[in-house]
Amino acid sequence: MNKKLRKAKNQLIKDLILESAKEIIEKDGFDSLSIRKLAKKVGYSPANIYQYYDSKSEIISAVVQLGYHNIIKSIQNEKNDFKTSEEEIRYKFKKYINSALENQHYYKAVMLSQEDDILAVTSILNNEDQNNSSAFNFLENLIEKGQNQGEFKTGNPKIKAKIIWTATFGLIIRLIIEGIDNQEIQNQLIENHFETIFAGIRSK
Amino acid sequence: MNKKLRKAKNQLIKDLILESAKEIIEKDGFDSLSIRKLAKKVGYSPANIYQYYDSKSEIISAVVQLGYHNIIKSIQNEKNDFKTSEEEIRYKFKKYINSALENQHYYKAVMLSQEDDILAVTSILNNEDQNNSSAFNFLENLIEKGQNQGEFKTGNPKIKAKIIWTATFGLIIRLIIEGIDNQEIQNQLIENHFETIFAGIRSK
Amino acid sequence: MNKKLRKAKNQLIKDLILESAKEIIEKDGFDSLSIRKLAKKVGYSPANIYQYYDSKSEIISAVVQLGYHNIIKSIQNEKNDFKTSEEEIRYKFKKYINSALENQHYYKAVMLSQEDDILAVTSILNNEDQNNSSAFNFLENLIEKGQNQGEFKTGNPKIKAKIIWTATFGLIIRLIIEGIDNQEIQNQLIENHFETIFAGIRSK
Amino acid sequence: MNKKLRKAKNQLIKDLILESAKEIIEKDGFDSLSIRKLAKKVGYSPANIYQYYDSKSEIISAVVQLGYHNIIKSIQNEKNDFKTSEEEIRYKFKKYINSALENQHYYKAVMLSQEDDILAVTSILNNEDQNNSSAFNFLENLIEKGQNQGEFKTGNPKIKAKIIWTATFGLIIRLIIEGIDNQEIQNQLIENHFETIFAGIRSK
DNA sequence: CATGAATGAGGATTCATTCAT
DNA sequence: GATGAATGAATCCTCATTCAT
Repeated sequence: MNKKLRKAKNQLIKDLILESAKEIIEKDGFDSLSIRKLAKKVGYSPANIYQYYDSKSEIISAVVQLGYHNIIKSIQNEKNDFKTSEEEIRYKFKKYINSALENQHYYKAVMLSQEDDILAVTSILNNEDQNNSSAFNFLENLIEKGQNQGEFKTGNPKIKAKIIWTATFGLIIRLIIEGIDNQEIQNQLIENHFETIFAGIRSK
Repeated sequence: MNKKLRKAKNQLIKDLILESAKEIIEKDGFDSLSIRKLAKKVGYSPANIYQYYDSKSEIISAVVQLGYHNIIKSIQNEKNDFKTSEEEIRYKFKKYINSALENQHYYKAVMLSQEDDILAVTSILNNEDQNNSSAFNFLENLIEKGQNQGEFKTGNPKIKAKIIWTATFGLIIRLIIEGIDNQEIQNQLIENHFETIFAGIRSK
Repeated sequence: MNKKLRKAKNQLIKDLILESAKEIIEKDGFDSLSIRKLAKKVGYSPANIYQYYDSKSEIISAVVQLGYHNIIKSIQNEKNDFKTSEEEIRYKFKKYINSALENQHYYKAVMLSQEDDILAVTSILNNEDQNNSSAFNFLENLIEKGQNQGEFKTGNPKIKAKIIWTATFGLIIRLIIEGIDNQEIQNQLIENHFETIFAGIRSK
Repeated sequence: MNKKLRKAKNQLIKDLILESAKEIIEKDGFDSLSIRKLAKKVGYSPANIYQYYDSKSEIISAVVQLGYHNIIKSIQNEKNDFKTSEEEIRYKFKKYINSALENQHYYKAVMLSQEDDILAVTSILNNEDQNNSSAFNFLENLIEKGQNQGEFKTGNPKIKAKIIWTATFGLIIRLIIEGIDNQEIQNQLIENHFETIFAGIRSK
């Protein structure tokens, strides 16, 4: 019993560390995360951080995974009835965009990081990395489905998925960087974005 | 007279510092730029750099500002005969993409900067900022021209330009971040990117 | 009874710790011995090591003391029939050298230690200390025997033994320090070493 | 002129750092040398040490080279008239031994170090490293000379030199470790050491 | 103008050790 | 007995910056 309690407390602290790391990243960017700063925020000595995580990169990995999954959830966890693939894609992407905009700094930090650990999760274009990424697969599958049902033009669905992802990523990043927080303007851009894309994909 | 000469020499050295900074950034990435390294490349002592710039961040600002113009030039300086607007847009964008990929770190730094001075130049979505940006205007104008000639569908050309810009920006950034340097793969992606976009814009 | 059992178990663990320490030292060198690593090898927590030894230095002392006996055994335990003293000396020393080379780090640590406890056992030159050291006495006795049988020149056997010991010690330490692990080269050096020494001692 | 002065002062500080490093090594051994400790002793900040030396290993190299050469000088700088090679070898080695004993801790630290930089200078057995080491060559040359003049037995002079070096090294180290500082006893051992060796080398 | 010298702060880790549980 | 948690000190090294010369 005691053991369980200790383990729970341990997990609590691990979470606290992660949360603190996330806050630092959101505030000052990924590069500014240091063990010292992190320890200070948590209220521990730097050395004690290593009681909970083996290395800085392990912390980074964890914080990325945690955060990225939060964003990805917006796509995964939905189970709705959609009449068309386009409808489903639009719906899920809009949720994704909103989720990304709600965690602006974080999204930026994660999606622009070039560290291997992170790229393994965020990669859009690299074929090797995509295996795990259900975020990517969901789109590819929907495109394929749309093609089979005559909704979309034929053509390599993997590549089409990549094009849509990079385009949408570009839109999100610019919304963040340029500080576009007016919802109306955001929506107008998002609508036009998808309208253009789907106009180029629909079968007729 | 002497004063003028002195000023000119001063400016020369300032430019030299900037150019060296740019080279370091392009070679080893943005984070690797240090005053020491910069001074070594310039051939001065680290201390002397401060004779010309007050701080590291001032140098960064300057180098980023300088950088944008270099990249934009790839679009501006061309004056060719094109049969269609699409052809011209594709041609110029491809030059732009190549230029961006050749200056990866640099492009990333410039286009992702959130400093006001730089955003004034790099902004895609903000209406107020776009005045200066001929990079943006060229596209808007070509879309308008294409619409007038029946080549493109009707619709707000400003917004269409924004959509194309953000999408293309997204593709470039991901090519850079994920380190896709295989030319064949690059071309395949770029082709599909424009094919999708133009399929969604063409009148038929 | 219970007390005895407890004590026995305690001693068992103390021995286990020592043995593990020895293995670490032998594998990765003396400097690499850390309480953490030791604890991991033993299967205990670092903190628990302190239940059995007060400090790291106490462990080191113990491990070194233990070590000497292991090495000395290579000379003591042999009981063969030799035709000449030279043959016996050569034979036993070669065993000793091999044993030393097999426990390189260990041998180095023991033989180079300047702690009194250890010097009491390892001393070659100090007359007072030699009483215990059968390792030393065996050589002195054999030299004396060789002299009596006309095999060796006359001369103070104690001093001759010292000379042979220091010379052989020097060879071993340099073999270890310079990392000479090629057996052929080792043998060539060892052969020449003894040939030179015995040429200087033989009666003819 | 000013430049010269500055350079001189710079050299002074470099020397001061080296001297301090040497003192630390002599007092607490090689492993205990740290930049922090060194800086504290010199009276500078740790960072400023790097103004004068690029890395810790550079300091170690320098301090070793400085110290080793001091010891080696005892062999090199002498130019005497000797009747026999044996006489010359004995004479120079005795000077060497005295010099080593005068810098006990230092000699021990240097000669027992296993760092590559240091081994490159102190190696006795490794053929590759010996090139620079005139300390080694002097002996080999004298043995060869003695052989040519019929003074010594024939046989590979390189190997004979190695044997003499390791044996003498062994004697010195044990004199240091066992703290034999009685000059009479030292001399007795040294005399017997060389007597044994040369008896094994002389032609008759 | 230019530079060497100097520093304080910070980077990630590792360590031996203590202590409450 | 045994352990997880915690820490202070230490490791080498890099950095932007200041200042006297």
